[in-house]
Amino acid sequence: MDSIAPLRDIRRSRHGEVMARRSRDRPADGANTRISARNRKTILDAAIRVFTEKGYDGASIAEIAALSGLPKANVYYYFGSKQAIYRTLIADVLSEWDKALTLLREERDPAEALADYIRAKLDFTRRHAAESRMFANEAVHGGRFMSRGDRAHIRAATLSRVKVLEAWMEAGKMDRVEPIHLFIMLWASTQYYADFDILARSGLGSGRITAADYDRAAETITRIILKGCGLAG
Amino acid sequence: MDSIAPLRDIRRSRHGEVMARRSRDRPADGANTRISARNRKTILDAAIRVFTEKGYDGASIAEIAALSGLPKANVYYYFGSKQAIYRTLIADVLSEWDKALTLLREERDPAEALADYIRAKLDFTRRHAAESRMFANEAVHGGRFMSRGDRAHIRAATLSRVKVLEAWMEAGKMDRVEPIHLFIMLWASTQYYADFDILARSGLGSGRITAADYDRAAETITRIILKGCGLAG
DNA sequence: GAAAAAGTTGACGCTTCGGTCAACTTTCGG
DNA sequence: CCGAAAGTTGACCGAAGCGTCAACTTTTTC
Repeated sequence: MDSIAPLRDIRRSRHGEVMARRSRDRPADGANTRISARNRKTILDAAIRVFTEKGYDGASIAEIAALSGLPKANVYYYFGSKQAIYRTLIADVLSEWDKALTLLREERDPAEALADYIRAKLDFTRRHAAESRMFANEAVHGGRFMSRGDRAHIRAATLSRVKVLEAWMEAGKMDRVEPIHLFIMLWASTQYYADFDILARSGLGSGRITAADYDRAAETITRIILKGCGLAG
Repeated sequence: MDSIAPLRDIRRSRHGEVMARRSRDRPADGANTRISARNRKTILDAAIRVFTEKGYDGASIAEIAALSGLPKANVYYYFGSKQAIYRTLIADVLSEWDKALTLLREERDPAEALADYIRAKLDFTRRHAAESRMFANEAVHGGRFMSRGDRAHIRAATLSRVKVLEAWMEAGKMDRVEPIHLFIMLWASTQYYADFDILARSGLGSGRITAADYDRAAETITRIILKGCGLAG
């Protein structure tokens, strides 16, 4: 009866944001109802838009709730915290990270494989610009909300593909270049259009980056990379 | 006497942040004292660190004040608002944007000029990683705090250098590629190391990106770009 | 068809935020 | 050395942030 406020093992950041918590009335467990699935999706769809536009710190749960048409408390019923929503989204994007990488297989022709990879990355960037930007934002901030596992995953995926490039070089199929720096060129060049939209637009002069712009980008990048790696013709 | 709170022509965003204001007791005008200069610099130095790490929304004036060893009210004495500090910083970075671009002059040898440009951009990126990331963050968020003039500036600088590339192509000194997409490849590739530090590191495997890593990056990027544009040998 | 589980919601608590202010001390020009 | 300008600072404000909760309704389960 009005004695002492209950102490729990929680850490707080600014805004009193809970960093770690144990759920009390168990949402999000075996909850696989239709309602649950629908509302979760509604919330995540709204969240990705808000996080993309405002970034993690700039986004507010109230805005996400408003955009998804649900009361704020309901959002918290499905996701225990702001971080939980964000992490879910980041994990989703991350799972796409290496999907395109699977196009690079040793038995394939290097020129074809690389051209496909560039094409696939640019396609993903164009069709999922919001996710791409959200991930870019996370990366710019040093991957604050990426788990150790996430990092290990990225690393493993990268290394396995570095091996493919090395095999191609070993076989004399392409010039010897540092594989990781080549990858960085590819990642950077393909993501730029979504992540730094305003900067790209300021050069393209267009109000929006069109599908035709992406086509020209793919063509230019592919040509320079292939020729630059001794894969022309 | 305690009548009505004074109404002024201000607009507020979240957190009651002032979007436009008129200074009351005129700081920051002809204030060119030594004290003023020193404190301004102290604040900006602290601010860039906080903004880089946390982004605009994540940064708080209290933290900037703490880091610069000044009381919060003193920070507001020199800079009327959070935006004022941020904009000052962005303007500084922007003024560096085209400095490197001046290396690309029509009368120079294309291969040499491009190699120098790549080198210069990477050097700036390495030595001013914080600024680079802060600017990247601003760009990812759509350039919320970039003025129309800032945009026009970027655009003009870009277009003038596009013309240089076109002249080189016209003269048959290099392959015909879309100049703007080539620029984007260069910007993206050189900035990646600072902006997406964790991602780059996950591939490089190092705990920190070293000067040697930058050297190898410069070498790889230069080789691929030059050869890819028909500038080899 | 009733008990249990899942979902809904408005009001609330506490913290931090950007920004203000008034009283004070230091610096500086003449 | 004096008066004005510049600089300093603790206390404070209202707004907004994240997260909580208890009471309620709906859906599912058996």
